[in-house]
Amino acid sequence: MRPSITVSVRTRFAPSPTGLLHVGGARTALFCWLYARHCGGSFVLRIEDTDRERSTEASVNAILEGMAWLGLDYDEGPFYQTQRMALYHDQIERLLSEGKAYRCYCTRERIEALREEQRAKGIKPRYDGRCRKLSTPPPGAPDPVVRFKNPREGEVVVDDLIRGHVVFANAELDDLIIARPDGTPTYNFTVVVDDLEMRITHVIRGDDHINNTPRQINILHALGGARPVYAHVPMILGPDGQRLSKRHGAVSVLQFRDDGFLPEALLNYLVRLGWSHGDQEIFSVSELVQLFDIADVNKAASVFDFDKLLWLNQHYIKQADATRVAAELERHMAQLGLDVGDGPDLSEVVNVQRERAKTLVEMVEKSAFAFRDFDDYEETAAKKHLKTVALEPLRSVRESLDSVSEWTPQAIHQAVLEAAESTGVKLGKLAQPLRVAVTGTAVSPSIDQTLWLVGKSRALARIDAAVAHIERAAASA
RNA sequence: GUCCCCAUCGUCUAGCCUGGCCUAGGACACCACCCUUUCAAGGUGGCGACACGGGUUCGAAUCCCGUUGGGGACGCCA
Repeated sequence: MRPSITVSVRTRFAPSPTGLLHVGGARTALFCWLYARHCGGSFVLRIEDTDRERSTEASVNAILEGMAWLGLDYDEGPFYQTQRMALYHDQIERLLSEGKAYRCYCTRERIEALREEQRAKGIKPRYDGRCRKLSTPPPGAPDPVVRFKNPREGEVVVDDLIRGHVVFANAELDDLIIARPDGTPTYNFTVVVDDLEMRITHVIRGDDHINNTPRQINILHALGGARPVYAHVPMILGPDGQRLSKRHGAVSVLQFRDDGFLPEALLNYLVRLGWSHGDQEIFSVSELVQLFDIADVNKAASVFDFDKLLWLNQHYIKQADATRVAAELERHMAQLGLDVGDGPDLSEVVNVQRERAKTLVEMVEKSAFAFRDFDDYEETAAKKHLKTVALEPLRSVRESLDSVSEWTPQAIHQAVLEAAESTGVKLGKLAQPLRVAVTGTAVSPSIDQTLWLVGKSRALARIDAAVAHIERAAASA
């Protein structure tokens, strides 16, 4: 008996470094990564930077940083296509010498005019193959491009893991350019050479590439390679049903980080866009690795729902380890100009605020009162709560708070309760003025926790200030 | 225009392959109520969809055809 050879799965993510890592690309990368991990295979990262005009190092870094933040680690790469030029040249020469590709001397002007004409006639713009049978270059011709000799008849059948059975007529295709006049190869060619050379078994990529697939398969055959399995992932759209772009707001993965999202929340959100496992909404990464299968991905495009992402983010903020969230919080503290050393321990802030914030940025904003004094009371809050009736309760609570020796939420709670009792007001009548006094606003965590975060000396000083504020207002009235 | 693809609540989706268990389930959002020292969080309930039209069938969200709508591709970009 022959031992069965198990070919291990190899997937790749192949972004072009012409911009940021946006959520669409990130989801594609996630699917590639998950599938490789699920199958115990390898995940390869390849940077498609053959367009030197538009590729930038900054984009490469943004992609790498984005993937690192999401935890999408790769087993091989990053490989840069610009460093593999010799490989492409060899293959182009080979196709040329085997008569599977040819030099084309048509000018851009002619091609453009041709396209124009075809469009006017209502047919698909395609190269007409004029140089296909040329044996010698026409006199005075410009440097030629190299075109692939695409089959004119027959069809290409793709059994896509997501789309199913898709058929393309070769007659719909044309002889695409695989090398520019300067010899540099183009996308459709480098992809095929690389996927072949890197022994990629599963090409998982965006839906916008489905029409490139038959061309690539034809090139692949010409090169004598074996086909990988294809899976075309549907697009992510904006709320208006149009392809997601900057004008829809945050689309860059790193922007989400800066806006206070946890990577696990983005990951969880992204994976549920087009994929599901029954009614389950919350998935840990290890669960995903176990459950994910590319064949379970939907065919239809989906709309990015920011609200659901917010919900997931809060879910993860609520259940994450406080010290870990605290560490993440630091960067946002700095961003808002708050001094971490000038207030309570950040993990205490997390514990108090995690049910009140959908993002880390929001959490920091809502906790600013614990790190620095505010300039003014919020007008409506002061008008409503800092009135003469509050004077007595505030003085009373100041006194009982002053006598608290151990500044804990429990002790503070007791002190506030006592003050309310001794002045004969309901807790609400005391808590709200106190809240405004201490935070400047009518909204904050429970009053004992709020006071606790503020700290004793600051709290007392702020109550004094509020009392003075009320007295001043009464005197001028 | 040509080719390719898609179509279940506002949104993400389950169900579709292998018709009956679907008077279509879950989640986000929204609304109401409960809890409550504010805001949240939590709890309970509500609103809300098989794009349309034809078939096939005893029976269709599920299979077939068409229509409509949407997306993608048609680069010396990737």
